[in-house]
This record gives sequence, C-alpha cells and structure tokens, in this order.
Amino acid sequence: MANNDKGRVFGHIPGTTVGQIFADRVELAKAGIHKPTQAGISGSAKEGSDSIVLSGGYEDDEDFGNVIIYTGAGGKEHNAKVQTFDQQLSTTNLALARSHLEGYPVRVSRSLKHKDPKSTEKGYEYAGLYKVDDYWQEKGRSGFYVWRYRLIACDEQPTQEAPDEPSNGHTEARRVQTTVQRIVRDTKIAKRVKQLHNYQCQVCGIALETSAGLYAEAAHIKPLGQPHNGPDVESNILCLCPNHHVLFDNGGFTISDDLKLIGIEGELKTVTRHTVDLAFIQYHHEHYHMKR
DNA sequence: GGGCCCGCAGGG
DNA sequence: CCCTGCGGGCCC
Repeated sequence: MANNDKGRVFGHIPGTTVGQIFADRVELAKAGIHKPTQAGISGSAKEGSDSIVLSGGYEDDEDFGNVIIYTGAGGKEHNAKVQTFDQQLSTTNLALARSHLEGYPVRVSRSLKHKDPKSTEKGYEYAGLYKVDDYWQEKGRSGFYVWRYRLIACDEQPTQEAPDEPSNGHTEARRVQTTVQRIVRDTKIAKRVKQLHNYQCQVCGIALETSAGLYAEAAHIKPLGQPHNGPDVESNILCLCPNHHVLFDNGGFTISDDLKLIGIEGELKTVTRHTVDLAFIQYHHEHYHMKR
C-alpha cells in the first residue's frame, strides 16, 4: 500500500498476516509492523502515524476489539505508571491526529496480556488495520488531560467482547473489503502537490489550519476512473480547499487556457515547481462546465 | 511482584 | 546530536 518519501509504510506489511503472533517488541520491529522498540505510537507529526501497540500501559485505554479508545503518549515521568501532568498534542500524539486528518490506516498490535488479562503468555498479536475515526482531549482518571483516539477496525476481524452483528449477507462483506482503499485520501503524488502549494487553495489562497496541521485537498482535473481515465500525475492535480474542490468537481467553475477562472472571479494561483497540463484543463472545461 | 536501570531506535 | 518512550530483564 501507499508509503511515503522516508519509507514509512502505511497499511499491511507484505509477508505478515492478521492474527500473527510475535515473541516480543523486537520481533514486531523486525517484521516491519511497528518499528519503535518501546514507544507505543509509531509516526511523526508531518507523516502521520502508521502503527500503534496496546500494552496496557495507559489506564484510560478502552479496548472493545473492533473499536479501541486509545490514549496518547506522555503526561508521565520516565516509565512511570500514573499521569502526573497534561499530555501535549505534539510528536507521536500529533502523528495520530494527522492520520485522522489524512485518513491513513493504522496498524494495531496487542500484547497477549492486554488481549486477555488472564493470559500468562508473552508476545504481541498483529490485529490488522484501523482508521482513526476521531480524536479529542479530556481529563483522564488521573485528573490530568490526555489525548484520546477512537480507532475502528478496517478489516473484518474477530471481536473480543461484542458479538457479531446479524449478518445481512455479502453487501456488508464487500463494504468492509473496500474500506481500506476508501479511507486513504492521498496518493504520494497528490500529497506532493499539496506540499508544493503549502496547502494553500489555488483559487482562494486559504490553507485550513487544524490542530493536526494544515489541510487541503487534491483535486484531479481530468477525473480518475472510467470513462475519463485521467492520470494520477502532478500536472492533472490542483491543490484546493474543500469548498472550491466541490465547486470544481460539480461545474461551479472551470479554467480557461490562460488560467482565468470561468464561473467565479479570479485566476488560478500557481507556483513555479507545479504546472498543470492545458489538455486536462480543456477536458474539464469541455465536460464539466455548463454550456450556454 | 515491584522497583530500578539498562537499552535501542526513531524523532525533533 | 540529545531526548524520549505502552520494554524487558534482573535483582531483591
């Protein structure tokens, strides 16, 4: 699946399977599932988080199997058990927030002891991919603020507590199967275009500032997929805010050969390192703007 | 079982 | 480069 410049891999690791058991954190790291040998969250503020581990080290965790309420890192003295100060939305906590914003799937592994407190076995089980459905801060049991993340399983996988929902046949299974692809909003190429524009909309110049960082959307000019079959290349992508993305995809405006906007005021904002292909612009103009 | 300290590998 | 972190082993 998608990976980025530094080689951080999002999604399943080839050669590993959901349910696979690893002897310890070093084995998890060697397999490429979770690289840090101690930290519970793998990731960086800019790239997002690709993996977490549940070890039972944080009292505010809640594990329902397919749904996990995970606690951010920090707020403790070195290797302490209890929170003694507020957690910050930085480093790995910010990475998980970024994964929510970008829709990245996060690998989840559980210590066997965490999966079943009665278990005397050691080791970690790879539980598959989850999406970061939401994140927020609240006071934990200690009385200090913690960051919390609701993770929802992408893969069909056995639950620990909740019984399976009544089956309604193959439609549900198909939905689950397609979830992983659907939640990832960006290809590597799309992300690069957004970075070139500093996440500023090429129409209005606004970059949305969220607590997880800047947000913009990559809009394909000649759409991907049948029957258009536009390519996923930089010259076929615009960096837009969500409002102008919707307008562009639905005929609210289009672009002329000299990059003037048609349908709304202004002209397309450009940067030197990113040029659009006029052929794609003409395709959009021809097929998506009301003729009169 | 709890405390302590030794770790490594990643991230800032 | 220094610092941190949902380990882990060892000692009592």
